[in-house]
Amino acid sequence: MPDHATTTAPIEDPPAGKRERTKAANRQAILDAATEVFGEIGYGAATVRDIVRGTDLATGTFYNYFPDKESVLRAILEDAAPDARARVRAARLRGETVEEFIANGFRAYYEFLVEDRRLLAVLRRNAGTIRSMFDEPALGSATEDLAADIRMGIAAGYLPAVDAEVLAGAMVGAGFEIGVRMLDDDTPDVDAAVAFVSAIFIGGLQELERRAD
Amino acid sequence: MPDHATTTAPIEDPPAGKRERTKAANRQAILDAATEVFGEIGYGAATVRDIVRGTDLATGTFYNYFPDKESVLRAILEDAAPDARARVRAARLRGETVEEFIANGFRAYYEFLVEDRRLLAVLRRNAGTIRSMFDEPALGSATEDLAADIRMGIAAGYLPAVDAEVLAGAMVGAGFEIGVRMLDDDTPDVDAAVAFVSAIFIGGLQELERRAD
DNA sequence: GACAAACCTGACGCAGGCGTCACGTTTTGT
DNA sequence: ACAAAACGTGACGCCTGCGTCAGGTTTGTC
Repeated sequence: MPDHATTTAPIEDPPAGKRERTKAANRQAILDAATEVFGEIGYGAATVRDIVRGTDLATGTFYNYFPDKESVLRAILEDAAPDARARVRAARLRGETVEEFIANGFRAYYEFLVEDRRLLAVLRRNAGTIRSMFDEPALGSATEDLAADIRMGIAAGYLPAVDAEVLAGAMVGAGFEIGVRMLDDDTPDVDAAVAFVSAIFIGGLQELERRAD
Repeated sequence: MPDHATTTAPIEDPPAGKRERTKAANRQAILDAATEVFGEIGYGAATVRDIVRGTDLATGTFYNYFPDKESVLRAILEDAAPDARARVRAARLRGETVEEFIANGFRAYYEFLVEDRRLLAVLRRNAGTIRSMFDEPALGSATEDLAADIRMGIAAGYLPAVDAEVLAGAMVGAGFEIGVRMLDDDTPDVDAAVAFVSAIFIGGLQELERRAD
């Protein structure tokens, strides 16, 4: 036990009291187990006990962190959403043409999904539940953000005057399905997926514009 | 009680014995109640008792018709699928151009959804569960049928040589989201929805073709 | 009209989830 | 080193769902 100096600063990895670290670890353990369970058997069929069994905690401890399983799902999504939203939104706005706007957005979206497949499993399995729970589509309000950006594009004259909600829905719907298929491969090709879905919507928008005349 | 003839044929609506009629009615009552419950609270959270409570039958009777709730969901989908598949498939093959192929398919799809909104609610709420349960996407194998038709189109030279699975996934994904939004309106405009989604994919395919060079 | 088969019924035993709480243990501040 | 606060633990009472089955009721048959 080398006590080589009386420096008051301990040499621990996380610079915090043990209490705080344990709390963070327990919370994360619950979220991890819940992510697994929700992705595997679905939110509706999952029980608080199923989640607890995926940790080494006791039943009672769960309730020190969350009041019920719904708040766990909320926490999972709220933990992930800000980062995902920011990344996708920033990528879109970085585009200077319609092509870039679309391709950048999908690329950021797919890169995010590749990084967190367990979250994708939750979204894939529970999209309907999440939609009805939050009264909005999965993953925060990805669709609403996209709709807002589309409205901006229309106002600026870059995009034809389509129904932004519907176009956003179509893009998220198609994008998600393509993303799922991409990730079913063991070597996901983000570039190919981006190219494909971008071509669809770039061509689709041109066609809509043509027909608007 | 006019007994105006001794014709052996009874003048009943369904030409069958009472036993058979009751059986059919009970089965249908269970399927109706289950459709309601699955659409409302989701398959995972639903219990056999929730379903039974939606009928005027006793618990035990349920088990005379179905062994468990999974088989009820299967029955709901299997009751609807053949009709839906046939209609969509027939509509598509009736098309003589790519435009018609796409538009006809979506129109048949949307008309079907308009006719049975309760089924749409089930699909919308439980798409993820259904996918993982049948190991295929919702509603029979709508996506696989579409993929097969796309492959035919590619072989015949009408369509560019894209990945049929991925294109089918995108069409179903986008089409479903657009359909959901259309049906959220109280006066669903099938024509508008068909025009929109058709324009997207017709333009998208042209763009894919262009890029294939 | 009467018997048998088919069917419906709901109470039953079992299993498991829910949220709580009294107790023991660990951490913190002094 | 000690006391107090904070937290972890798991058994407990309650409730609800599961699938069954013995008994009652309805339907078909002769």
